[in-house]
Amino acid sequence: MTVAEAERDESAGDFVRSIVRDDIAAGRTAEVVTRFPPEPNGYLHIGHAKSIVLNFGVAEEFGGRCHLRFDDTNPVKEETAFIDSIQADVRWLGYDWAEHLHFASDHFDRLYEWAEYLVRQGKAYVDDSSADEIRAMRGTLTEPGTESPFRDRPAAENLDLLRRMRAGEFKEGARVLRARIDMGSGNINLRDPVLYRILRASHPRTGETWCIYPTYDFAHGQSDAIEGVTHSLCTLEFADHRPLYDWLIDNLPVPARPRQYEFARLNLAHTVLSKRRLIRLVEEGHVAGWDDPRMPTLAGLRRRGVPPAAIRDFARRIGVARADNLVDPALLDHCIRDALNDTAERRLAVLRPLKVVIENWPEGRTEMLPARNNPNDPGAGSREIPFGREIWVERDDFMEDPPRKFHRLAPGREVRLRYAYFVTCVGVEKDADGEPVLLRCTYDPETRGGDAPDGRKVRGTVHWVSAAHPAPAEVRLYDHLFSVPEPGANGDFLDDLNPDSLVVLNDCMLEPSLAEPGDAPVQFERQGYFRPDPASRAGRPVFNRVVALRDSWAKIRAKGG
RNA sequence: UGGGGCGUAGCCAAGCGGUAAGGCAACGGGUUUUGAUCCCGUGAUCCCAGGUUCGAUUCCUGGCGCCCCAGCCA
Repeated sequence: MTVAEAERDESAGDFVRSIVRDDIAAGRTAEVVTRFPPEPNGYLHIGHAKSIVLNFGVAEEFGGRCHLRFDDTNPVKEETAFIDSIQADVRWLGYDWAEHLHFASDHFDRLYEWAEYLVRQGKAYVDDSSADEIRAMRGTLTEPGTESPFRDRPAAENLDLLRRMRAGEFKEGARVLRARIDMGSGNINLRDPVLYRILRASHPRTGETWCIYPTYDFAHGQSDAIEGVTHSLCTLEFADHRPLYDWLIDNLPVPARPRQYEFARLNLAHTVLSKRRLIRLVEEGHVAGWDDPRMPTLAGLRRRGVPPAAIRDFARRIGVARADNLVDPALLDHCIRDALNDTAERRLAVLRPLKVVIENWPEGRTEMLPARNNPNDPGAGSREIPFGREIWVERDDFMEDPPRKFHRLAPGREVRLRYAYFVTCVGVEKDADGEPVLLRCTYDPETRGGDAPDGRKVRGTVHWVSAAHPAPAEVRLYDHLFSVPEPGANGDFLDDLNPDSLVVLNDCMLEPSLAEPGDAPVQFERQGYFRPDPASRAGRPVFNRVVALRDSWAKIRAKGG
């Protein structure tokens, strides 16, 4: 964590932190212990990042610890591959759980003992009803449920049945263990919730050891208690489960008294974060995979080139509260630019090339011109880039008949070529469609490096690449995956896919230093931050646009300026 | 005539009875060999209506609106 990040944390004052602070002040908590509890059945996304940053952040700020605990209670959905990818993602985000890697399945023995305990106390019973029958007896949101005919089974019979469930005597779905709470409760979670079910599935960690598995409700709070978690932070949809969480803690001989607190999950405009929808995007081929740079997954963000520090910063800036929210992705973009502005080296790259011939430049002559790697950071040093008679400039930097506020190339206008010379456009050649294909310019030899000795100013500076030193590349430009803020608000979310979320440019020209790029994101001056994609091949780099630079000219143009 | 949660500027979000922080966005302006960065400036009476109080975004009452819950998912 950087100093700036630490300072921000120092002043952070969300409701979770104020609860923790109060608990410490009142002596209720000696050491703060939190946990990030993913189910290993999918990839982590930026919504999980909010939870990770919160849990690890709170622990760090208060000198406690944060566990990584997998809630692996449903072997039919969970896979080892996700256990690995999730750990990699959390590490990449910048967090370390030290020796506290836990699994709910580590606690299966103890959980089972506690199930028997509840049975002996008359607080749980084995129900022979089918799933359909249980559903029917649960009642509705407005009507109370009805008690199961098996609800008053003697404890001894329940115990025998539970043991036989565990021993594998019954087929899947034949019986369940239920808590004996209150079928008339307005809170459906208290209408005798299922604690254990029979699942004939091989578990990624325990293999064939078990054929009964605890539900989330029975596993989560008890795992918290076993691990000494003090503050169990989860999202709002679990608020209804808190009475059950507390009931179990109250009725079991657990070694500690964890407390659950809920906060609002992150919603990001112009994207989707639900597991179900993300799966559809991947499986139906709307994106190239879980790590498609347009995906809000950590894998996707990583591949796009988003620095983990930017995600941490974003997670802190959105805050933690209990109100539903829909965060503007412009905030994430800002955090990314903010992180990259300080660190990314600058380079010149032409995305949509337009050839320029400098008519008064001698044929065959090449000059090496110094260029700063980061004008905002003198320590970043400089490099030399070749300049010659033929160069490429950006197609958008030329207009034959420009509006007054256009500060770039146009017939008769003089501009500065970044780090090179002033040039004046003296002619245009166009193709049959009237599209410019070549600009004829003259340069002023007195302006080497970009300053005129006579003090004259030019309004615009444009980037360029020497045509005699080509480093061709493919560049992929990304935009929001969905064209509307709330995909699916009016029908199928797939109807809202943005058809222009990916634009592939095949004829880009990079300055020679980019022919074999490193791994770090760089800024293509005046355009944005870009990072090499794993699809790069020798002699043919592929760059992903991480985020575009702010573009006030685009705004002026959009307003008809 | 179920239970739970939430409503402060376009978007997040502080505020905990004393007269509305901050960030993003937007819009002005300055600096600038990136129309970038950086720097300055501009916006709310707090869902509504009553009430308590010298004073309410903060307390009370009543409305209105939005979200979550009827998996042997998490």
